[in-house]
Amino acid sequence: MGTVVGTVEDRRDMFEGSAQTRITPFSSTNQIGNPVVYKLVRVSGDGSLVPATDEEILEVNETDMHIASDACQTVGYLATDEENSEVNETDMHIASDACQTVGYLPAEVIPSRLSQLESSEAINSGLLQYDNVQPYTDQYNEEMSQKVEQEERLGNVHGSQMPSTPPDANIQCSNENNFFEEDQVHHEALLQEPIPFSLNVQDECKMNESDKIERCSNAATSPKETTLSAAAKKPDFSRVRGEICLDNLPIKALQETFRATFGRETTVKDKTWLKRRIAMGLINSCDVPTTNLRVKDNKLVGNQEKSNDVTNAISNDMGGDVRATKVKDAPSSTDHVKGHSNASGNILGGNHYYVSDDYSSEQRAAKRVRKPTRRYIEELSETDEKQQNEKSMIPSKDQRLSAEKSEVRSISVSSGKRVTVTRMVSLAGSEIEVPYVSHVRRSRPRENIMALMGCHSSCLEDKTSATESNLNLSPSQLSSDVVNRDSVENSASRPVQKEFATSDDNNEEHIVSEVDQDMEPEDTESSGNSSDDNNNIGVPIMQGGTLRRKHHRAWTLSEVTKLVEGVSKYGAGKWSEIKKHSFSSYSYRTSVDLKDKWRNLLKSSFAQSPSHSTGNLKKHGSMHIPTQILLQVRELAEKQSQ
DNA sequence: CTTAGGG
DNA sequence: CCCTAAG
Repeated sequence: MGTVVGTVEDRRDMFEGSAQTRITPFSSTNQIGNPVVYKLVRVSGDGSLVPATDEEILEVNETDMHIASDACQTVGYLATDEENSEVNETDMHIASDACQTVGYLPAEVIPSRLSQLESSEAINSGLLQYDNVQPYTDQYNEEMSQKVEQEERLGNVHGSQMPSTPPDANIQCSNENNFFEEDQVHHEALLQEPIPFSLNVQDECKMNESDKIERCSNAATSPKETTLSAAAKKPDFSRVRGEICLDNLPIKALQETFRATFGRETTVKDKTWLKRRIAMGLINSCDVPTTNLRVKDNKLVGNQEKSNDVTNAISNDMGGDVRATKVKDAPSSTDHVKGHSNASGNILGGNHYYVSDDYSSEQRAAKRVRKPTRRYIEELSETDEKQQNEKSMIPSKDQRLSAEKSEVRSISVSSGKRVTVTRMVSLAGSEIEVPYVSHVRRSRPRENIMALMGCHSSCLEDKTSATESNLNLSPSQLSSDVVNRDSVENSASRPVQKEFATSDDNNEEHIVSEVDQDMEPEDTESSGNSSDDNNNIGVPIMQGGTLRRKHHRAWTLSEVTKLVEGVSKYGAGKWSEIKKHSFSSYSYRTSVDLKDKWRNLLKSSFAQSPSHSTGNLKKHGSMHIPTQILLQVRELAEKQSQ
């Protein structure tokens, strides 16, 4: 999990509640260069701050923090005495724009019994943000003012939350990149981003701390830096002040400021937007190193949706302790960590900025968002994976039966990294290392991969499959099956298969010698009574480096017959049923295969019948399906359709 | 995991 | 056949 680092400011005086967990901004001036870091602590009954336990942190990580604030330096949270809340997922909604002050809802406000709904209502009503916070705001503000002044003297103009963070830190903050990439797009939306809550907060702050404001505005004599510092000093009014101060600046100056702040040029000419950006830039700091992740998230909408909800401060799940923490990206990030990182990134990094983006609303509009294809995701991760060594991303779940797929996936990822993936194959007690690829999909790698792998891999692969087939297939079974089949079915299908097999063998011999021997029996037999779905018939073979064929297993007449039979019995669409009953012996035919075959049968049957029942003579290779069967198929089809 | 469809 | 999206 992320490392939680930071110092805790002594603000115990601010809290009068019972045990609480809160996040304190990291404000040590010693650790320059560190982005804002929060430490999770609990305020115990006596007011002392107790470092959060791992357990608590974990809980926090599972918590959804929602920050609706515009320049949210404020962390709102609820705390109750109920440590062991049944609610694992807590949504924290932070609607305050103001102060580094941590808004909180005293335990008293939320009876432990209070339902989530009620809690959220309470929050929505603003209890959380104001009524409770106010009592100590004055005190706090004074404190802050002093602090700010100190900091100012020290020359720490920048970090509001992180006085210790040098300008550079801000500039390098990854959010920023993301922000700007979409500047144009979001521009308008941002302008229209009136966040009710924030506004309220601002007003509130103004009213309550007018004296402070005055101070600030006074301080903000110099256009740029001063303004910034003012904003930085007081998270509370950062935005307000920022706007006020920046208001006087011409667009050009704003742009310059922007550049100075972010180290990036901007063409935006919108004052408001610029001001916001600048303010944000100064206020927000995050170390979400993975740009791609964020992009991904945006695409995935998931986060945005959340953010959106937050913005509207709609539903708040409050239960027991709410804890939040910022997680720094750990190098070895798993999916989990990744997710959390993102979450924190959103929170602290300013993803909430998108909150009211109209841009994303379009995507959200559709109830069912069109999710990016896996391939797309993979591509993304491949592109950016540079930062992460995640390869353990594949859930254990995938690892077993759907091994094919998971393997494929991992391959693609790893291939992007140019990492050679191998796996151990046990062979007669000893283990041999073979390219990971070899077992992909019915012992067949993807076409492109094959191409990349070249002859060598193919050899290995073949070897592997041969090995497996050896282990799995028993000659006796095969032969018996063959006999059975021959008697039952027409001779037509057989020749075709044999043909393929033979040619394959011949070609293969040039490439690999030992494989053939192993395969030989199977080719001859090729009937699928094998317990495994590795059938050599379908084994891809490289011919001059080109993929000649996919694992293809021609449908025999008997199979077709069984299929038709099965359909008539169980009905089309009950492929799994049919497979279970009629194809129990053909392990290589999956329900999908059946479905596909049926589809083809329908196609051919309807295509053919109108004209002639004569020729099932399709162009070549394809099996000649007896007219009778086709008729049967048609009947069934019609029957089914009704 | 199973289906339905597109490729 | 393969690959995916949806249930």
